[in-house]
Amino acid sequence: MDPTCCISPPAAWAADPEGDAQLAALCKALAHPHRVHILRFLAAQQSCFAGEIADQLPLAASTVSQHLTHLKAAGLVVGEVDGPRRCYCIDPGALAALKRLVEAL
Amino acid sequence: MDPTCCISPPAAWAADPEGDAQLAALCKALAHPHRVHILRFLAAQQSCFAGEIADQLPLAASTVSQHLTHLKAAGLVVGEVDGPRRCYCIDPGALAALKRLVEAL
DNA sequence: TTCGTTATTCGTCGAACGACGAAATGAGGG
DNA sequence: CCCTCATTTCGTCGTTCGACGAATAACGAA
Repeated sequence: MDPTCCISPPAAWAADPEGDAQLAALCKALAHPHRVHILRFLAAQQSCFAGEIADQLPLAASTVSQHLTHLKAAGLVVGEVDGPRRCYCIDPGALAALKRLVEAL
Repeated sequence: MDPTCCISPPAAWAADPEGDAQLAALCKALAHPHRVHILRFLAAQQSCFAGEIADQLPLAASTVSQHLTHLKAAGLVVGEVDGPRRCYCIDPGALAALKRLVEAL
């Protein structure tokens, strides 16, 4: 009996290593619950001092800073200096790119 | 000057550790370019013997098997035995859950 | 200038990842 | 029954992750 999943003919298929890497990089940035928490917190609160983010999580401030570094490296969040504080917010373009890539799966 | 991203008042916000973990687990499964490649290949070709997948990638068969194990653990892919081979395919429900969670960001 | 507040960077640790080859498993065919 | 093919499991190696505390900037106020 044919396995139910093995029905279709071999479709023409183009590999896209670049797109794979792009989506993988974005997903990697969200591959940790604390970073998902941070992103969703930033989505709810446009205001976003690093300290407020750290208060949301049972983590040392340095650890939160590292998570923010990952999210920044992926382009999902951007930070700007505001006096002695750093203010973080979501980069809507990167988030839209993520949504587009996931939707295209 | 106020940073452009720090405008809104503190909105009421409910943390969702469970949702965070769920999305993080799905993203972790896609946090590697080879696994994204595999998922997109499976999306194009419903038919999906492990050997065909391995042929797509410059990796040892054992390494591909491990990646498939990750994808299976996340629920994104299911496999069934077909004689001496294994036939893999996407779990549409898990993929839809991923899309829903990402869209909700 | 000096001090207090705020965040990041550095150094370290154990755990997990990603890769490989070798060995084990399992279903069919002679 | 044994043999072969397809795949997984095991053991190993080096790298990266996630966490912490301590040390280091950067800025505003006194």
